[in-house]
Amino acid sequence: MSDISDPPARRTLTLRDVSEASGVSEMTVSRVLRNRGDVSEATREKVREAARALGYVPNKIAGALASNRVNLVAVIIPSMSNMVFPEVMGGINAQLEETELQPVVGITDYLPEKEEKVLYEMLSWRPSGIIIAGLEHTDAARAMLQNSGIPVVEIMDTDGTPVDCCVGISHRRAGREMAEAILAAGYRRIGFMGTKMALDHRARKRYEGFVEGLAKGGVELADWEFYEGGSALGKGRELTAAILDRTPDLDFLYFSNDLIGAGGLLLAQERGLDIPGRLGMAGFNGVELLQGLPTKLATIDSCRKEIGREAAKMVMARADGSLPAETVSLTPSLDPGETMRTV
Amino acid sequence: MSDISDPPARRTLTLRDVSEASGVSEMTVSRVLRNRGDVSEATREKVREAARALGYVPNKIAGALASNRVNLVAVIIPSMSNMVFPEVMGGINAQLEETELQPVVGITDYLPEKEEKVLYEMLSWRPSGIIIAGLEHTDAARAMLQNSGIPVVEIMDTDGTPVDCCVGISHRRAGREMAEAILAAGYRRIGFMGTKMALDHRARKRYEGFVEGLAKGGVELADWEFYEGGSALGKGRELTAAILDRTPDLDFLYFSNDLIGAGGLLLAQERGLDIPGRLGMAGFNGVELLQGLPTKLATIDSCRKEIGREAAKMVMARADGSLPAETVSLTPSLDPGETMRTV
DNA sequence: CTGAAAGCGCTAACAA
DNA sequence: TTGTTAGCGCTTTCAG
Repeated sequence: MSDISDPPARRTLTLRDVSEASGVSEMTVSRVLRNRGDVSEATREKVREAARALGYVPNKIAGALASNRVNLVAVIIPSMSNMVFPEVMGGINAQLEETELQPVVGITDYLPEKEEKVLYEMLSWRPSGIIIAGLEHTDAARAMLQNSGIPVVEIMDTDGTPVDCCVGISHRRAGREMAEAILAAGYRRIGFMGTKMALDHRARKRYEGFVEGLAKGGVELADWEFYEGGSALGKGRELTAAILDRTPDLDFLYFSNDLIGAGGLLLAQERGLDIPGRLGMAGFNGVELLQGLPTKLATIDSCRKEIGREAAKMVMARADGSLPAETVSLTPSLDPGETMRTV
Repeated sequence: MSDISDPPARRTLTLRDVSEASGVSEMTVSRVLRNRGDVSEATREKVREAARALGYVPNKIAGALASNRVNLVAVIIPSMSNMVFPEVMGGINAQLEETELQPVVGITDYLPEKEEKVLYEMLSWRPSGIIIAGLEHTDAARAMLQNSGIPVVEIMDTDGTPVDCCVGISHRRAGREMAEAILAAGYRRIGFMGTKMALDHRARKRYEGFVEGLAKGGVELADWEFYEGGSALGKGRELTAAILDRTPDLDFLYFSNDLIGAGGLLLAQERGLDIPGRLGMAGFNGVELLQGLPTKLATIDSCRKEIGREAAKMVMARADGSLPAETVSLTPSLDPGETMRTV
């Protein structure tokens, strides 16, 4: 049985509570708490004191509904365990740091249907902008992006047609350039290792660009090996062991990313192969993590942090109308490391 | 001048638009779109068709305000570039996958004031629960957590007093166990390498537990080396070179994490040291990434994924009142790898 | 099974 | 400088 001295059921506090506690109108309390409009220092102090004493936390849901403003930027990426995307996030965060805007992340696991779902979910919170990885989306997703009426920035990839703005690198070109560099260094029996990439469009484009680059030099892939599941050093070892056993005369191995590349490199060194003389190797991404391995793997930088920063800038610029739709294609540099003969 | 045929200024669509397009009341449209209550299949179809045709995306802001329900779980972690936290996120995601709940991440960069700010920001969206790393928070942050009226789960660490629920491992004990194992294996001249950890409480606790474990065996740290900045292979090399040059008779190196440990291991091997005979080494975390290095580093697993999963479960259970406040301390296992003598 | 009315907590716009 | 009045777009509640 309820006693008269029972504490009232705990509600979360509202502006009204602060208003009553401070003897100031709700509107003015709202002004103080948002630093909007002119309020005398005296009332400011009263209000702040009351809010602090009560432990009032404003309700952004109500605020957003009333003001039609949401200081959230939706960021939709395939994965968080990929080393690449956390760094992109780092760039976005850094750029948004001094802003009102806050990133909110959604993960797609490289699945188009999941991307569509996550996008729908995010849009239903009416964010101020969207940063989304890749240029390939379902028709429904494209339609949502187009109709959202908010800035959309597609990132990572520039090989395709963006909905609105876009910043990234050309993976096709990165593949091609690596092929050209390899041929220029005199390698001819070339093997490729990468993911089964039906849904990883950027990996696919690098692969296509690579094959195309070789073809222009009159060379065909001598062997290849695809894998599924997390990219890691161990995978690289396995794949490399397999491909070298099958095709021992390969003189170059191109890996779809630095991590499996590093695994392959370690294996090749254990086998005592002369690198880069007898066998050259290269990866992709330019991940810093691996600085510190005995030998530095050749790679092409994927400009992750810069992409993040630039994307955040574009969202902001586009939001205040100071930017037309545009595509920014960054130019990654090839670092031959110590695993490619120099020309 | 505005022509009569100008398209109307684009508003985002509302329930009312769908209602008008389908000739069904707003209320019924709402029911259909949320699968609530009984609605005849005929009207269902009409409504869904209209919504799809218009490209209607519900406004969760309004929905949340009206229903006082937000299917968001705030996740507050120190960093995304640490390998550890993406894996925790993976666990949380996996567990929340089949639920209505969606995680929203906030990053603190290990800064207490930033944690406070991020928490405030998150709470203002009235999430259904909070998962937050660590047990150390500012007084204000603790107060907010306590007064939030929603499930709070503190994760990673169990050495301390949680606000509500808690799941993690005892880092102090992990440090102590490693010390005991090292002493049991007969090592005596022991060096430590880790971060300058004023704000990384878990690293500090491991260190303290380690020193304490040695002390119980009558051994003191022979040398130590602290660093700042990202943990990476390169850092591990540098530190290890420095400490070995300064104190060449060390017979064991304990690293604050696997990554710098791996760097140290590579360096020690290059120097031709006999491992684990002449020199033993160990890290912490049990990161999979490194499987594939020539030698497997001794480590203690930090149970990241399981922590994430368990935390998500606890939030849900706590939300429907089916769980009292509790602390779950997982028991990580020590893997001696190939860098510790076996007893 | 369907609809009408009232309000969620806040802020825009105006009035004093 | 401060207060008042209407909603924001949805869901709850209650009445058909």
